[in-house]
Amino acid sequence: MAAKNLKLADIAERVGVNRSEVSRVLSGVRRQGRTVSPATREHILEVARDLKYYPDKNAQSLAKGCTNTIGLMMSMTGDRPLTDSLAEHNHEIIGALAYTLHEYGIHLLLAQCAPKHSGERAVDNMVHIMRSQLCDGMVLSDITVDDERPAALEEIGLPFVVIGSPHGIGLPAVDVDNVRVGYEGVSYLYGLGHRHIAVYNIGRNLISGQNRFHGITQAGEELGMGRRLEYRDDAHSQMDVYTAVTQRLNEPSFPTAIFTEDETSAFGAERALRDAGLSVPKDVSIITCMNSRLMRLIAPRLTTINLRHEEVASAAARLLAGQLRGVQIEKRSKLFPPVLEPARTTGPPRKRRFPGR
Amino acid sequence: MAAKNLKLADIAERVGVNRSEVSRVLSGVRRQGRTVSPATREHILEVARDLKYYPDKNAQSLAKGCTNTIGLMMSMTGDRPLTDSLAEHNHEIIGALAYTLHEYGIHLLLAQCAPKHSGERAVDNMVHIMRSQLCDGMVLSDITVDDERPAALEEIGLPFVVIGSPHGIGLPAVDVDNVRVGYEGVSYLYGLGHRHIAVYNIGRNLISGQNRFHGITQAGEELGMGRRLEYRDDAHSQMDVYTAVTQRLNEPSFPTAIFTEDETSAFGAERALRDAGLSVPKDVSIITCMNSRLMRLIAPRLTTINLRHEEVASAAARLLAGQLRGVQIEKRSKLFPPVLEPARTTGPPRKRRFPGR
DNA sequence: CTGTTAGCGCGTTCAG
DNA sequence: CTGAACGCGCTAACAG
Repeated sequence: MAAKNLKLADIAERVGVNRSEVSRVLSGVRRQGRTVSPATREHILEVARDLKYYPDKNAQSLAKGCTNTIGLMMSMTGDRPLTDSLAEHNHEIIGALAYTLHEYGIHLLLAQCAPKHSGERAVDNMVHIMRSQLCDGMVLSDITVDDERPAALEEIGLPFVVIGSPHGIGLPAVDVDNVRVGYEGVSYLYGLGHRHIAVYNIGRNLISGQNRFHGITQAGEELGMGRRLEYRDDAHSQMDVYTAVTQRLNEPSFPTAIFTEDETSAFGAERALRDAGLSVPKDVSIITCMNSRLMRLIAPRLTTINLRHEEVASAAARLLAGQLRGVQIEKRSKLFPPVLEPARTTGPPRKRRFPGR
Repeated sequence: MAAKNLKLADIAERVGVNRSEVSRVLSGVRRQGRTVSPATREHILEVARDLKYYPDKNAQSLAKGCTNTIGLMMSMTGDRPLTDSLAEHNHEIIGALAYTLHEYGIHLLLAQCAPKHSGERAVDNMVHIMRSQLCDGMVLSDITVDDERPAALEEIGLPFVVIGSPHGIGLPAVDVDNVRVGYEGVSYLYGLGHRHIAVYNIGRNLISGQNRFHGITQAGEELGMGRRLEYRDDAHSQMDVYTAVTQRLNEPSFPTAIFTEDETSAFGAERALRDAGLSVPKDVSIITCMNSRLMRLIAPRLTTINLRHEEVASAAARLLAGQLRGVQIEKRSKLFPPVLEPARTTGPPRKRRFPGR
């Protein structure tokens, strides 16, 4: 079994040249002047192909000082970032990253830095990974307001790109424009005629949450909504939102529209409304951010704001890959405008207040 | 910037000992007899901690011959395995794998082997990855009936575990028992009183699909359902199933229950029924396999068969990690019984045939 | 155009 | 218990 992998020397011996010659042919960046004679070149390539030679990546990495791998580091807050249903968007990011990096021949490593034992700090694990030459660059997602990772990466000098709007000058970041997400969500509803809106936003500990908050409040101010724009960012699960909406229903003058952070929340809200005998969008409109592509398949009727996760992740991959390849990137950051996709959970508000209550 | 990483020699010099001594203390497996004096040991540990030394993983891998990384290799058939909505379960697998491997201090590498250019073969890319010393072991998912990967891995001698029921003797495999999935889906409906069932299964090119097929037909035979058990495995997307069910509705004697491969298909079927004026489960019952945990959040009313993706992936990780750590594993394979979770899309069949048609 | 030589940073013998 | 020396497989600088 375990057929011994052959090495550079083996094929060099076979061809009758020196190892360096083989190395030059197989992995050498063609420098100016430095060439190998076509004859031996062909011979080497042929033998390498025949013998099915595969260079040892570890040896290459050690010698070259780079690993041809980039790491994805997700949230450090949840202890199960990938199995946490709140982080569903990470799956889209992983998929698009892997796919795009593959085009560059770069591998994707999932960097887990959650503490294993109590007393262990996530930051330490993170620095450990970054210092261990495991990857040439990092993609950071789920960036929080007080995130320590960018600073650590800059100190170490490891290239990185943040998925999440830039919160410092010059940080390479790619994301959907979350300020616009917030702004457009509110103003779309306003445009439909809604003058009383409830927003259930993601936490402002996240950069994205903070940006959406800015967009939301900005829209509220420009449109003069005042206290008729109700804002919360403490309800995130389906259940939380269900409860929050149900409670709100017991208070007077319920808003005519709801703006949620993701599909799950939207369903929580819709269910609370339905359980209270209200219908969507006749009594209350619902708009939500699109967190999961999968959701669109089963809920095509939801009016959503497309967060373009895949495009964002692809762009992040390209940015980082370009940087590693030495391509000078002009724009270190890129913001995608969100795309509002109207469907059947939004409509004009009811003329009269709904009965009872 | 880019603080130069320190190496073994640096801290050896600082302490005033030889590099080997440091190596022994920091990464040495404590052999019998071979010890380092407690004094220098402490000193070394202290200095290493103070200076924040992190060993170079590439050098370690090269010297030791193992990388402390395992690779996940998904389907080779789709060119975008991770962004393909049909492969949603892969996300659950990734999450659970990353989490469980992290407990062992093992990293997860996403191995992409889809061909980049036409003329490139996925198998070649796969062998390339396996031969390049990128990882110590592999997890294979989306195993097809004629999959070439297990054989290739065995030839190379790389440890691996298959997520998917074993299709050869002795292949290390972990999965939900798909035969039982098929069997229980049908017999549960039968138990409710259904004597005419339509099944929309995953393709039989997949091992899992083949196994489910066996379970389905076995149940059909045991229960004497004959041609009243209608089987198809050519409709997989929501649209496909919608179309298939709609067409079937135009033919006489529609089944009283439907058994689908995943939630998306279930929604396709439900929609077709609703569009035809039928209701679930009054007119037709629906049971589906649970492919995505996320779905349960928004569709708690669906009667599902829990495929236990996370447990399966965790077990796969443990199996492989144990093997790499040299622990002798008794059971190379493990099958989880599926868990049927009744909800509100199943019920007894209607007494009379539904009107019209 | 090609061979020689010296690392890359660490693990692991083997003497002492 | 410790130091010296070699090897992991490959790249790169320097001669020729």
